[in-house]
Parts: sequence; C-alpha cells; structure tokens
Amino acid sequence: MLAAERRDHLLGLLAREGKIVAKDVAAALGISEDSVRRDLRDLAAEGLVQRVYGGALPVSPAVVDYAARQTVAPDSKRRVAAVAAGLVRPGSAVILDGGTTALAVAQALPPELECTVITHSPTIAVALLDHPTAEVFLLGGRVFKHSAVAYGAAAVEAAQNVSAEVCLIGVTGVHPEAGLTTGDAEEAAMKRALAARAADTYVLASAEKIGTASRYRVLPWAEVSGVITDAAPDDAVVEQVTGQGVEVLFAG
Amino acid sequence: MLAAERRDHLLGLLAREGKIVAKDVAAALGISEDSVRRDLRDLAAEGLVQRVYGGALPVSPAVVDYAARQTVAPDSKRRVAAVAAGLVRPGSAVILDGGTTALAVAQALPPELECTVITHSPTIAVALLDHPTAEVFLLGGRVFKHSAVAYGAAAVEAAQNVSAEVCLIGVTGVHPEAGLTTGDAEEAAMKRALAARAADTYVLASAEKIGTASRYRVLPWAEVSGVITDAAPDDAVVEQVTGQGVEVLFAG
DNA sequence: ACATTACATGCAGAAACGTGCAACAATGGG
DNA sequence: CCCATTGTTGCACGTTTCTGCATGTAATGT
Repeated sequence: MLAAERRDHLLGLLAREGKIVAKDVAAALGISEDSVRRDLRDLAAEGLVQRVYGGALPVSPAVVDYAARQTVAPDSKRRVAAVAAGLVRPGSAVILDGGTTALAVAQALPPELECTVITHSPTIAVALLDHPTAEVFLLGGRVFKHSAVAYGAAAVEAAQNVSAEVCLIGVTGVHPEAGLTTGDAEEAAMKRALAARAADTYVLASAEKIGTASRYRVLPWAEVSGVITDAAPDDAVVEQVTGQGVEVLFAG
Repeated sequence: MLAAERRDHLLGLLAREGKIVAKDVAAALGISEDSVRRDLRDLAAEGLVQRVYGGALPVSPAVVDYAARQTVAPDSKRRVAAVAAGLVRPGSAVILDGGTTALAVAQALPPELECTVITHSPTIAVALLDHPTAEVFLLGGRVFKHSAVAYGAAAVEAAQNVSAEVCLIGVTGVHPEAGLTTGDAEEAAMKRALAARAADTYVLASAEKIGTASRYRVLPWAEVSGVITDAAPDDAVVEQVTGQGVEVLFAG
C-alpha cells in the first residue's frame, strides 16, 4: 500500500464515517499505529483534518453522514468468518457464496492478503472494493432480491469457467443424513456448481443451522471437505457429522 | 516492449486500478523499475499522472472516490439522471453502465416501474436490491477497483447474450470530432459492447465533460442516439454536437 | 492517585529515489 | 556499407524517505 494512497483512504474514511480512530484504522489496514499518526499529523498540517486525541475529525464537523455506517456482523458470525478467512492461502483463489456469513468472510480477509475472490454476490464484490489487494471475479446472471446473489442458468454457466483452491458456501440446513440443504432449487444448483469448481469445499454453518434440513439438497457429505461452526464440540449432531469423515473446524 | 506501449499500459492500469506501484509493474512486465520510474516521471511532467513515493496515482484522486459513490449525488447529476430514467419505458430493458451518474439513474427509477436493468456494475446491482419491481441482470467478469465495474473479455462475452431497448453509458470525454472517449482501452471496449446490444444509446454527460476528449474512443457520433446533459443549450460545443445529427436532451 | 492509553522522539533496517555510466539498438549522414 | 550520433535500457552507487519498534512523556479515565 502506497503512502499517498493511505492518506487518500484516511480522507475517504473521514468523509464516510465522520471520524478516524487511529487504532482501528491501523488494525484494519494492517499497518502500525505510528504510520497512521504520522499521516494524521501531516494531513492536519495541511488543514485537511482536525487532529484530536485518539484520531481525527473533519475540519468542518457540520456535514457528517452516519447513514452509510457498515453494520457489524454479530460475534458468532465474525468468529466463523475469521476461521474461514484463515483457509485462504496467499496467492490462492477462493469461491465465496452469498449470504451474510460469506460477507463477513470477505470483510475478515487480511488487507495484505493477495488472493482472488470469485463470487456471485454483488454485495461481496462491492465490499471488496475497499480491499487493497484482493482481485475480484464476479459471476453474472439474474440477481434475486431476497438472497442478493446472481444465479440461474447464466450464473451456473459462468461458474464453469473458473476454478479455485477453496469454496466457502453457506446453507440453511446442516444435517447428518440429509447433508447440506437450502430452501430453493435454483439456489441449490448454483451452490453445487460453485462447489464443483473448487478443490475443497467448506461449509459456513452457524450453530442454529446444525441439525436442521431444508427441502433441496446442495451436497452430500462425501463432497464436503469441512464444516466451520461455532457450535459446541460435544454437540451430538456435530459428532455424527464428524463420523461421516468430515473435518469440523470450531470457531470458539 | 515499446516505450510508448509501456506508457499506454501504465495509463490503462492507472484507470483500472486507481494506482500504480512501480515495483509491481516492473515485475509484471519483466522490465526494470528504473524504466517504470522514468515513464512515470515523464507522464507526471505531462500532467497525466500524479507521482507519489512508490508509484503514481490519478491526477484527481477524488473523481472516483468510493465514499462519494455512496453519498447522494449532486444536483446536476440528479437532474441528468432523472431525464435518463424517463427514457426507460415500462416493461422494457435498459443497459446501465457504471459510474456515479449511472448509479443516480438507478436510484431515480420510479419504484412502480417494471423494467429489466442490465449492468456490469455490482454497485448498481446492490442499489437496485431495494427496488420493488426492477429485474436485475448482472454481467460478470473481473471487477476493477477504481471504476468498480466488471470488464475484460469475460464481461464483454457476457454482454453478447443480452439485448435491450436503451443503453445509458457514461464517458469521461464528449467532443464534437473525437466523439465519446474514456481513459482506458479495456473500459472503452466494454462500453462499446454494451452500446452494441441496445437499439438506442444515450450518453450521460454532465457539463464538465462536454468539449473534452480522452485517449480511447468509445463510439463515434453515428452510433449515438442522444446526449443527456446539464450544459447550457447555447453552449458552442453542444450546438456542434447537435449538428452531427445527435439528439440533445437538456436537464435544466 | 493510579493504571491505561495515546503521543513524540530517536533509531535502525528497508525500500525507493536520482544520478552517472556502460551496453545496445535505431537512425541518419557520409 | 560504415560510422557517428542519438536515445533507450539496465546496473551500480550514494542519498533520501519511509516504516516499525523502543523509549520516555503527556493525557485520559476510573
């Protein structure tokens, strides 16, 4: 990340959020707090920001848009997302399904991680515009409002032209016998197409989905490499899944 | 690799990614960092790039700031967008290019209007999730951070499978002789592919773009149905354009 | 009052920079 | 055809700039 670029980023952040917290920015960008402080000092010298203890504020505190606040995912989702993000190796490609947990994964990708993200979710594509190094490949198709992702024939066809090391998919049901399930047939087909293009498929399964099943099957256990969940390790259902030869990663 | 070719490559890269890192470009092209630095120095002398430590940035980094994308468009853009939205007939399909003005068009579509929106901008796709009736078809491809749209070979290919009544495109230059121009060759090709799939092509041209030209031509006037602008009707350039047989719609 | 956090300063390693120089290719007379 | 000139490219060198860590100090909060 270029120094000048970082300064632009700070100004954009200030315009968007109305304030800058040095510590948070440093963590978000993966740089030291010293650099942020130096940048803020310089920007303040140019009169572009107002330096305050702990960060900076806009010079004219009048016009602040708090509307565009990014909503923060709940803790459980964030923990699952953090583990999932850890599966993405530098230089590799990852297929990201839609849904809020997958979005959390995108936001959890370390800023310095160079990787390719393949997704059929425009929401995730937009979220990753902020990411300094991630390359995004968007799978097109008809966009469905309720799930906010592209699927259907065109999207499935587009998926045939990509491949990746890892695929991270979200489902509505995770059941020992039924496997992974979801509530819509087209959606199931799309997820299946995505999983087929990756060497390993991991499922993002927050605790409340464990043990439930929906109408349409996405994948049988045989085609799943692992499940990432925040459920308890001694959960009966989880143990049954483990018995199917599926790796279970716990996001404690 | 020719020197001039290299310079074009740098300008394209800057338009696509929003930044140039000297070290990375040198590695990617297999040339020395010195050559890249020399090119950047020359381009900066011509005012085409802004030289910074480690690479270069666009001359006006504010033009496509992601923060600005999210906030409300200025009045002039909103007026242009309103006129453009009026071109979309109920039940018809419209191809929407990327950019802030096109986003404003998406936001200006009346909620009760049933239409199909075809776009290569994930930002617009997300914005239209709110729209109750609009059907969105997303064109996939590699997503470029700086312009926040998908283009490249895959996106152009995806565009071949759609068609629409109207195409609304944004450009960086609108010039009587040069026609419509933009700063990146790939981007120009994408816009061209979009325009080719619609019966009528209209250009979103806020006043400041009138009379300017960039390096790469998108379309000649013969292939443009009309221009939507907030420039003055008696503007000399506008009158020249009208003389080319192009309809000019004023967003007063 | 005390612990915690933020800050400034100094320092060292790393990275980027500019300059000069030599090798090389292209152009243009002679 | 040959040679000189010009311009470009990559390398080597010393210099400047940046960055993160460590230290000590100031500000804040409990």
